[in-house]
Amino acid sequence: MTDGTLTIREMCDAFDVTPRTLRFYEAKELLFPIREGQKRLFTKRDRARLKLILRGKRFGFSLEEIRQLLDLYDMGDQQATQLQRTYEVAQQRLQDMEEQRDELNEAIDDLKEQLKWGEKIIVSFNASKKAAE
Amino acid sequence: MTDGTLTIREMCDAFDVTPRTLRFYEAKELLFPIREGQKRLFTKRDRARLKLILRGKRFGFSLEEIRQLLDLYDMGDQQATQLQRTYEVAQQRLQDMEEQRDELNEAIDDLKEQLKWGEKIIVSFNASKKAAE
DNA sequence: ACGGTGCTTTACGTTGACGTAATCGAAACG
DNA sequence: CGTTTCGATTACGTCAACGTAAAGCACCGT
Repeated sequence: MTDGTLTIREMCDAFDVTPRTLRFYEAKELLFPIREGQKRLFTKRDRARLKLILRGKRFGFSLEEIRQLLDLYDMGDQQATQLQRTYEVAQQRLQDMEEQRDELNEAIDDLKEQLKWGEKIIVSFNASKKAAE
Repeated sequence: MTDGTLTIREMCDAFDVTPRTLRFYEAKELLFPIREGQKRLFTKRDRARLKLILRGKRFGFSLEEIRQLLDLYDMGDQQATQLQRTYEVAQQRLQDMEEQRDELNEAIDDLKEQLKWGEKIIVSFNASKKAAE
């Protein structure tokens, strides 16, 4: 209890995820909870990793990408080359996201254009409908 | 040939989709090619619909949503109420897209922030590496 | 002793939009 | 007349990220 480890439920409550998700992440080698008998105990390290995982998801990384990033992260200061690559991967991802955002913006503008048209049609239609009454 | 219909391959070339996709869309009742014997012949109407389908996809509509929109579109000027609903659906979608864009922007800013950090680490790391040589 | 609760594992189900054979029919070419 | 070449149908496979049973320990209080 006082050893700083959390049960699966405590983790779920703390991070607002389901037990299934945590087991899934363990199966995918994103988390490595220790075992006390049958039960999983999530260490401080697991919490740090989960935090990064959830942040990664918000960034739109896939779990596989996240795993790779975490692995590099773990190798840590061992080799700067790796860190450099991590940086490059993240920057690539940033570029992708910005492209995606730009496309989305185009689509939004496009759709807005369509809506202006639709509006005209509705207005004129309602007008002719009123006239017919 | 001169009747304005296209074979499946001509359609594929014209719109850059696979035969599978066109058959899939037919199965999902998005397209209604006529049959000459066994073969599908895509009419002008099918081309117009496919164009709208692909545009809809760019907007991020699901095929199901697109189908409903096309159906309403087909009912056409029959009832303005429907048109109104189409309009509302599209507007809802627009709102969703803008929210999505905003989230994406947040994530981008966030990631940029992280990258600034990462940069610092790399720089200082390379510095200490250089110093060690 | 027993029901309830929490945890475990194993494994199949889900969703969307197709991809990928496998097998078959018909038409066109040489 | 044989053989590539399209096209058709049917149906199983794929990918991501879990959801959802099903079935079984282990402990807890009563």
